[in-house]
Amino acid sequence: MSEDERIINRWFFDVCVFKALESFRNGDYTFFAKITNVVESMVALPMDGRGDTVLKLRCMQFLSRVNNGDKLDLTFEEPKTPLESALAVLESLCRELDVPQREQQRVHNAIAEMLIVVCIRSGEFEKAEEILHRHFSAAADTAGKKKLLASLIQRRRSSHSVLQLISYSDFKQDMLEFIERLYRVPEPFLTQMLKRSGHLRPSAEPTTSSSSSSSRKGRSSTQKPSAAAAAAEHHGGVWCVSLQSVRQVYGELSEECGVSVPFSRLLEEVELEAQQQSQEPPGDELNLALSETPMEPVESVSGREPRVTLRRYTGMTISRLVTEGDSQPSEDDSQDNITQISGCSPLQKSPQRLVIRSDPESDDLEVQPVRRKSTDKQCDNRLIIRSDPESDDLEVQPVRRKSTDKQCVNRLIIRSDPESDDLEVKTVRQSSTDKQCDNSSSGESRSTPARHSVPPSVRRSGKKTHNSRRVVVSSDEECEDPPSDRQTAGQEPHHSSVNDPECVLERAAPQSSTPARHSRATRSNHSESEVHSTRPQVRSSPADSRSSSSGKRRAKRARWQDASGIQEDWSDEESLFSAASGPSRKKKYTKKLWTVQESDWLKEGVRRFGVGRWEPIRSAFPFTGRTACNLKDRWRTMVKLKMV
DNA sequence: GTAGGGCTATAC
DNA sequence: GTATAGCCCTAC
Repeated sequence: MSEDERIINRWFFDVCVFKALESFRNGDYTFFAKITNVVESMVALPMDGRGDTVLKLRCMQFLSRVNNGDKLDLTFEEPKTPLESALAVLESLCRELDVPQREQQRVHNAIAEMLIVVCIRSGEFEKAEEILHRHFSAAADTAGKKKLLASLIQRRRSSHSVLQLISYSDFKQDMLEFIERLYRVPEPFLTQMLKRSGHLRPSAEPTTSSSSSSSRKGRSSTQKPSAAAAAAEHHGGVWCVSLQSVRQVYGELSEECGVSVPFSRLLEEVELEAQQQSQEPPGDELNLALSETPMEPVESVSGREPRVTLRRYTGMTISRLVTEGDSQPSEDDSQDNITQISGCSPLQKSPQRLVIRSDPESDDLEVQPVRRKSTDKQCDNRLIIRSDPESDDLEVQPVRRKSTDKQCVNRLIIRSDPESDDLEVKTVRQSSTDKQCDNSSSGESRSTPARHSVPPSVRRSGKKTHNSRRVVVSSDEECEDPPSDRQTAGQEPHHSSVNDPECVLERAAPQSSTPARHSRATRSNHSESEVHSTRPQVRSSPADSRSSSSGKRRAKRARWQDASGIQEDWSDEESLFSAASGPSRKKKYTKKLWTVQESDWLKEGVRRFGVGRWEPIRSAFPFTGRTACNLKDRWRTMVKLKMV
């Protein structure tokens, strides 16, 4: 595997995490959701090892759940609500970090309280009561609050002056402060590099995440560099830096940051790859991309992929991958030569690549982690570093694109403007139609069985009717497309979302760091479907569909036990029955289906550590609720299914 | 911590 | 009833 690739991936990863936290801090939750998608999509990429990578992911998981915690119909981990998932992640954080017991309890109570409030506001009184009893501390300082909430629940009052005083935004910021007290994410290398170059200047004309890239010329540079830069980044502003400056500062910082690869080497490889590309037929690359896509059932299960394909991906060697999507002209890349560094795990459902492209006429560079599916509806997630042909600038663009009549493009651009030599950081979202993204397409589900969904792909749980789920794309940019795609477990999904680098549906249901959203309006009429984002997928939720009250109670109990991590004291007949059953083998358990992303992590982990090294693998990836034994079992299943 | 067999829950 | 993914238990 290319060392350069790992390093570059980590750079982008660090930048994205940093920007995500910054956007959360600034209250730009839409941008946070977008960049969270990008971060999640990068997890499967080979990355230069840094001890805090998993920790950063854990923080992102926590905040992502908190960010969506007021949406009861979203789930990150079936059947938990986002805040229940947040409680689970909180436990993981507390295990991994030395969190004072008192702080743990405070945050736990804050989450539980907010969950109760959200339930009450939504009229979910039963759930609110359950949470109140199970999670709300009986400490003296919260006794009054508990009594009040209990009263509201009892009287079925979803509105009260006290409830209005509770701000979810404040809660989000409180949770962010908690995270930042635990772990202060250091300024990323790329940002340092830009600052040290002396060219990091903020734009005075912040653009919104949905603004067009055409605004690049309209920005001004009157703001103060530091503060303005933060604002600009946050709102999609723009930074600019010249390639020469980056080279200079790269040299300065590479040693300090432990980067052994000279800048010139990157450029040399780009040129070399560009030359090789011109000598190799693009068809080979396309074949590679398709053949290694387990989303295609026949190919994924057959194990007949050309060996060269596996070797190229597993070895993470530099290769030029020219796919349909790449060959399709776009405003960004239609005229560029493209050099791509393969960055996806061999068995990833859809190609994920890091692309470095160079324009012979402009000395441009683009680096694109790209996840793409080769269907007529494509979703791309890209991080691009490019030098503009006309300006010799650098751009960093997380881009999600769907090359259909409904295109969605999200970009984070760091560029240097040829005319101003400024630094720009901006997010751009483009849609060829009014609809930002089409997440559902029934036709695709069959043609592309397993697709990577994106982190923010959301699953909306049908907790009331339990009959159907519509998978929508992103938490903040949900597409309200009709639930045309219906899926049952075992069927392939098909979804794409604006934010999702990729939409993957896995037959097994999954748990996602990004929520899955099910449309309440339609769920009663459709079969369950699920998208998989960085952890998305399709799954049926057995517990939800059960109608017996005892079954529901069992499911609920399991849910709360999962959320709290503790054994609940059940006082009803259920608990008595369970107690009578004896301490032997647990009779009931909740099956937690594996997401595409989790499977990808597992594959990547086995590739890195080898089969049997389940504990190191578990530690190396942000698995939640998975034991080493679970990983072992899952691997056994995957081998059985010839998925590996 | 890991491997392997058996059990359970679920879909069909 | 059968098949099977995922979980549990036990031995090492």
